[in-house]
Amino acid sequence: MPELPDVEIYRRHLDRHAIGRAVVEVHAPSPEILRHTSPHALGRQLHGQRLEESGRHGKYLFARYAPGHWLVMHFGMTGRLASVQASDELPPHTDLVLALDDGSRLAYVAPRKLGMVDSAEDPRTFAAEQGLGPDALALGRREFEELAAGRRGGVKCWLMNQEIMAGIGNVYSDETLFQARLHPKTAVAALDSAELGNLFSSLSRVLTTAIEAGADPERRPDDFLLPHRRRGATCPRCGTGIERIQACGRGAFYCPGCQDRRPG
DNA sequence: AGTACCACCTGACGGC
DNA sequence: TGCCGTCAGGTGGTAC
Repeated sequence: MPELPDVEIYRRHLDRHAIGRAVVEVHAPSPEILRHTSPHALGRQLHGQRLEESGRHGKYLFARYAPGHWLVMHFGMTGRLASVQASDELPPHTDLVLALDDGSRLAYVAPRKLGMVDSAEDPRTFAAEQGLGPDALALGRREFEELAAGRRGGVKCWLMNQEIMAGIGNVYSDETLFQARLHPKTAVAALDSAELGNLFSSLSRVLTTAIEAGADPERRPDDFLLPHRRRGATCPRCGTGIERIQACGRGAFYCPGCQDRRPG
């Protein structure tokens, strides 16, 4: 689930439940998720430090615990963040726990262990080293159009390419293309300025709507593709059956009735 | 440059 | 009910 809107919700969770609190204990039962560090080293670095500020770039979440020192979290396909009271049990598959000075514990939970925890000097440097493009939510229309210049491939692949813009995954690329009424394999180069503007406003609306709904699957508007993003469902706009194709190596859902633009 | 495929790891779901 | 194959919201490496 963790694409940009989900990670933004985790960031707000961090702000509400952990920022301003000091770390009193670190427990890393799954060392394999730690990149460039060990449970011991991470514990030594974080112990006694106050979490001071949160940040997000694309699908990466950051927490500053000292000047020039940020904890970095990526959630892979199934990771999430949870807060539990000292008296409560940790969720299954908890891979990293920060015990805080108010008695709560912040749990990084990644059942498939496809995520990772890292450290960085600051989010901007990390994003640059990682080769990430600008955050998809921070883009302006002009910059969005510039990112499309000279691109050869399909629009779904383009939206999901983290080096071009960061934060969009399989689900929200499908949603954006549904809102913009574009077939997933439409060539980026075939879009004129007005169509790119329409795609940009669809993207912005999809991301902000998802965040306002708490990235909660239960609270998605019914005119979104998301509640209907499965085999056998029908389009909320025109009633045509939703289809699934392979695009950019992923299963892409779309409505053949109203997403009619083709490659070329 | 762009896309497909596999690997990583575990859980959920549909068919039999 | 139980077993088994298939698929899954991410990234990185390889191959074409």
